[in-house]
Amino acid sequence: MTDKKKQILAVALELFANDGFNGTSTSKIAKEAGVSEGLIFRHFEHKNGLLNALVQQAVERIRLLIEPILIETDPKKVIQKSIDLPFALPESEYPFWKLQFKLKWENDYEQDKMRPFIEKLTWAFSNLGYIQARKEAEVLNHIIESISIGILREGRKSQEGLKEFILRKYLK
Amino acid sequence: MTDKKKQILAVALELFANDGFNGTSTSKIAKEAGVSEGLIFRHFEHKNGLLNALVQQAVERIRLLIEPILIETDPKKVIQKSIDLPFALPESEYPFWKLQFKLKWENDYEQDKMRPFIEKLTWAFSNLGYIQARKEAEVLNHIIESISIGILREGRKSQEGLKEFILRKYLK
DNA sequence: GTCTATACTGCGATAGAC
DNA sequence: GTCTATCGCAGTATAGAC
Repeated sequence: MTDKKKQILAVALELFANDGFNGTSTSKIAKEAGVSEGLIFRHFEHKNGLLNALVQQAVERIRLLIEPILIETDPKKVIQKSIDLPFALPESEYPFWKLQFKLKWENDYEQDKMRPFIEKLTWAFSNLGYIQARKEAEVLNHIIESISIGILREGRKSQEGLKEFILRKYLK
Repeated sequence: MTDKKKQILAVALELFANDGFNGTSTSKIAKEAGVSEGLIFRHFEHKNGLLNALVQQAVERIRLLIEPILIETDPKKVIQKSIDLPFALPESEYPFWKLQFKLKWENDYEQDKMRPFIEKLTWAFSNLGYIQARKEAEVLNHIIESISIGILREGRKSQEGLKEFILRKYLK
C-alpha cells in the first residue's frame, strides 16, 4: 500500500464519517488528500471501492480490539476490560468508529461482528455464577454500545462518570 | 395538510430512512408519491424543507411518546413503562424512528430531546432509594436506547427476551 | 474534459370548491 | 368567476462520477 493510497483512505474515512458517503465528493477527497482525482479511481476503481476498503479495515480493527478480551482467562477481568473498551479508544480513531456506527444503518452492512465478544461475556458471567449469563451479557453489551455512541458523538468526558459506576455495579 | 402533502412526507420519510437524505432525489420522491416534482417545491420550498418538516414531527412524536411517563406518579411504573417504550413502538413507525436515529449522527441535529425523560427516571430511582439515581437513570437510558436500535435494525423479536429480564432486574 | 443526475424554476392547463 | 391544488413538462445551472 503506497503512501498516497493510504492518504486517500485516511481522508475518505474522515470525510465519510463527517459528511456521509453521498455527502462526500471524490473531488473533495482528492483535494484534501493532495492527489489527483484520477488516482482515486486508479486505486479503487469507483467511489464505492473506497467504502469497501474502509469496511474491510473495520473487520481487522474490531478483531484487534477485542482480541485481548477473548484471550483473557479471568472472568472479572473480561468484564472490566469490556467496560473499559469505549473509554480506551484513541481519539484519533474516533472518525473510524463513527463511520462504522453510521454504516450499521445501511441495509447491506454485515452485522454481528461483535458476536464472539458477546459469547465471551456470556462465558464470564456464567463463570461468576450469574443464572441468566447470556441475557446479562446482552445487556452489558447494550450498555457498552450506547456508551460508545455517546463518546463518539459528545466526547469521552460526557460518559466518563459512568465507567466507575458500572464497574462497581458488576464487579462488587 | 392535504392528502398529497402527507403522501409526499410519508414517502420522503421512507426513502430518507432507507437511502439517506443525500441518497434520495426529489424526482424519486415525486415518482413514488405519485405527484409531480413541482408540488414538492410548492409545499416545502426546497429539499431541506422536507427534512425540516420531518424533524418537526419528531419533536412532537417524542413528546407524545414520553408524556405518559412524565405524568406517572408511581416510580415503579415509571421504570416499567420506560423499559416497555421500545417494545411498544408500532411497527409502522419504524422508518420514522430509524430516520431519527440516523440523523443523530449529523452534526447539526439537535440532541437531547430525551432530557426530561432522563430527569424523570432519575426521580424514580431516587424515590426507590437508589443512592446514585442519576447514574442509574443514565445507564437505563443507555440500555433503552441500544435496545431501540436493535429493534429498529433487526426487529422486535431480536430483543424481546430482554424485556422481562430487565424488568425483573429493576423491579424485583 | 465529458456526460449524467439532480435541485430547482416557470408556465400553461385542468378540475373542483366556494 | 376567482382561488387553490395539482399536473406536466421544458428548461437552467451546477455538482459530481469517472
